[in-house]
Amino acid sequence: MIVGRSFLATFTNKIDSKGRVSVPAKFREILEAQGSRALYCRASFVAPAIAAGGADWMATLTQLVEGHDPSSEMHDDFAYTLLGETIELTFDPEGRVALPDELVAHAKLSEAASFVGLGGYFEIWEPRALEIRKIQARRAASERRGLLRPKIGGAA
Amino acid sequence: MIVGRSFLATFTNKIDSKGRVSVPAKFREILEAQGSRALYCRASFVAPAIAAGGADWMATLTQLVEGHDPSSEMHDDFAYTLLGETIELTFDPEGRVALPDELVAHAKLSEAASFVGLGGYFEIWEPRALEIRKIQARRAASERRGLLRPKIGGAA
DNA sequence: CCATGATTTCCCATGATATCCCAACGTTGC
DNA sequence: GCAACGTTGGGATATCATGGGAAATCATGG
Repeated sequence: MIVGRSFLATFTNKIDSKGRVSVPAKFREILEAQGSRALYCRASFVAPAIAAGGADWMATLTQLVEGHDPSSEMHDDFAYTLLGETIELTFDPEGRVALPDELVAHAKLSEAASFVGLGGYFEIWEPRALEIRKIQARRAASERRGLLRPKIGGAA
Repeated sequence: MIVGRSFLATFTNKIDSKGRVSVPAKFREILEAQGSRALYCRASFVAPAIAAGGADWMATLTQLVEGHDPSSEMHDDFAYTLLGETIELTFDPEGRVALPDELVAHAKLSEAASFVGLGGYFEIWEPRALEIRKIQARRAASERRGLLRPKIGGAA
């Protein structure tokens, strides 16, 4: 369950020649509210995107690891994946972060990056790839609009 | 639950002709925050790797030993293994340590070493061996993606 | 107790990288 | 139009990883 404010909407910013991007101010606000001076990032398992979040999100990752018996195989698998492959990025005074090459490659980023809020975390996409993904998601969601109607006002 | 900052991400550094490696600055920061001027190391039980940590990690090892009745066999077994086979390495002014031959042999290190953060401690691997282990870990974690999906971004 | 060789520790130099700082510009709202 | 804010750009600065020589330390045998 998401407690504080959640990451919403999509923002697109440029990536400069040094590999820096401004994290949207709206997102930075939420991160600061979590008391995290840093941004935690990892390659998405399923999408050509970077999953990112603040201290709260990192805490859930940590809990997933610690929720298993330390001597179990599953604990180690989660640890190598969720801890060993998640990096901590720090902000410059202007609110930018420098994305490491591996993550840039995974998300196929070049000139710009789109930040899409997904509640407790957000993702960083190549803008065009995100557009395509959104169109697909919209269509799929609309086919299931019956699931939304009873709960969401004016749905579908 | 981990209290202070935890070891995250993976860094790969060279081993020079004198057997020295730079411990990643991010990791050294955490060690210093623990007030440990030294690095504690031991051969991993399950992997061809070196397990390492700071004062906090060493404290947990010590507690494992002291948690048993001093007259019990278990106490001695733990003591010989956890205390008797853990060594204390000191940093040179540039933040490097010299890995002893036994540990180098155990982890089959040669030109470079990868430091993978695992929360309260980290491991030192032969870079290629770690890559293989990570791929396996990712696959295993992904098969249990049901555990991840609701919480992590782009999970599984 | 000293001499010796081997090892370790320190110190400095060097690129490469990352970080900071300052400035400019477009938007938005007053 | 002006002020505040967020984004963008680029030069200056600091930090980090790395390599190698010099000095100090240690273990050993005489």
